[in-house]
Amino acid sequence: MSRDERATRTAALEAARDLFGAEGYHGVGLERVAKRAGVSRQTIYLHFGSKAGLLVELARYEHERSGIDALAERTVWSAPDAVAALEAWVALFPAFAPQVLDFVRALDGARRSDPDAAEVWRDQSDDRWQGCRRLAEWLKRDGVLAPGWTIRSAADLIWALASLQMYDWLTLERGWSAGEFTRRIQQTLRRTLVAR
Amino acid sequence: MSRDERATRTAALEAARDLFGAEGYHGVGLERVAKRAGVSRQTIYLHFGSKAGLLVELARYEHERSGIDALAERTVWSAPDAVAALEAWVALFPAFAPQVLDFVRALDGARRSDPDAAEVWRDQSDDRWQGCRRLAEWLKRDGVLAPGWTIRSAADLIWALASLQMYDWLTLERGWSAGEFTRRIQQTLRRTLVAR
DNA sequence: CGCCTAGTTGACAGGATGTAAAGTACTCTA
DNA sequence: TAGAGTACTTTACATCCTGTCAACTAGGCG
Repeated sequence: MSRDERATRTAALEAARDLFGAEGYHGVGLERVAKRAGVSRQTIYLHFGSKAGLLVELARYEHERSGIDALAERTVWSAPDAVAALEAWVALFPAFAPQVLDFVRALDGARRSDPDAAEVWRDQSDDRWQGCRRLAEWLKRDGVLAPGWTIRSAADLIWALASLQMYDWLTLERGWSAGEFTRRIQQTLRRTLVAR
Repeated sequence: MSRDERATRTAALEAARDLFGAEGYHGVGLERVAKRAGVSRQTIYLHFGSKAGLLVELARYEHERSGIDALAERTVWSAPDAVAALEAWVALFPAFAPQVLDFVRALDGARRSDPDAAEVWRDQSDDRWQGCRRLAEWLKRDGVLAPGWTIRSAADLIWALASLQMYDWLTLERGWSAGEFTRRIQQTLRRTLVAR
């Protein structure tokens, strides 16, 4: 892949990110995405095959760009114990949400009627669940998992509470600050999943 | 409104409910909705003005049909104390989710790029929040609201945890049973919001 | 009979996705 | 330096969807 080709690709992805994020996947056509990227509509078809293909590539691009995996490695998986790791996991969301939240909302809107978008959503969702399961296993191993909770159900609860959607609702729809989200969700998970 | 007119309207709403629910708002055109309702596409425009108008009316229709308000009156607001009311509130979701979940998913998908859908979503969301605030006030009045939680923040947490989206994720995506959802979310809210 | 209403049919404009073909501009290489 | 390949553009077209318009039909009612 030449430098030009890569630049075109990147320009298309960033234009799509901006427009999908601002107006939703169904709210903007490829003509406008192409114009913003300084490229013809057909170039997008050459690179991504379809509008849905563009969305799929965009999901990968945004995930990588967010640096979330590296950040988790430094904070969550280097934590001294399971409870500290769980709290670091919750703190992850405010750290990278601003960069990806608009796009995630667009993907969430698209997946209802687009099989490709649904598959990407599921992949990313499963990845995140693996992290949650690892945390739940750690809690169990440390002997602090509250009675009544299995590794699977604890992972599910972490997965549901420490999620971008949850962050979206509580901060943007209900006006919580990033700090409030972190503190209150940490407390909720600690009180529910950590044995006293 | 004549009997025929009402029958046409109802047929259109039920066709839309089935198709939007199965394939998403953007996944099906009005031609198919009209055909399933046994009516012409133009009749839908006469009755609802636009595809979004149909969705808006459908939201009202489904809300009424679910009987959720009457059920809440009988169970939540007749509970003996605030904690029992909170638990009844959580138990509300499995009771009426099956009837409306598909449609709610369609509305959630549509609101990203449709201002009308977004407004209906916001209205229903606000209504539900009022119920949550009433619960939080009751907890406070009973003197059992955990320290660190205001009425507003407690209402927000209930609103986020006891929601159709949460029920959707945990049951359909993570395989929880209705009973598991009720029990675990009740426990989570009780341990977090109720002072010991 | 004439009027009103609900609904149908057909046509059309505008915009979207997706495909195809021909042309341009640039680079690399024999 | 001529030729081939690559990346991209332009134009055109098929198809689908939303939304509007106008003309028509059928039934109920004074």
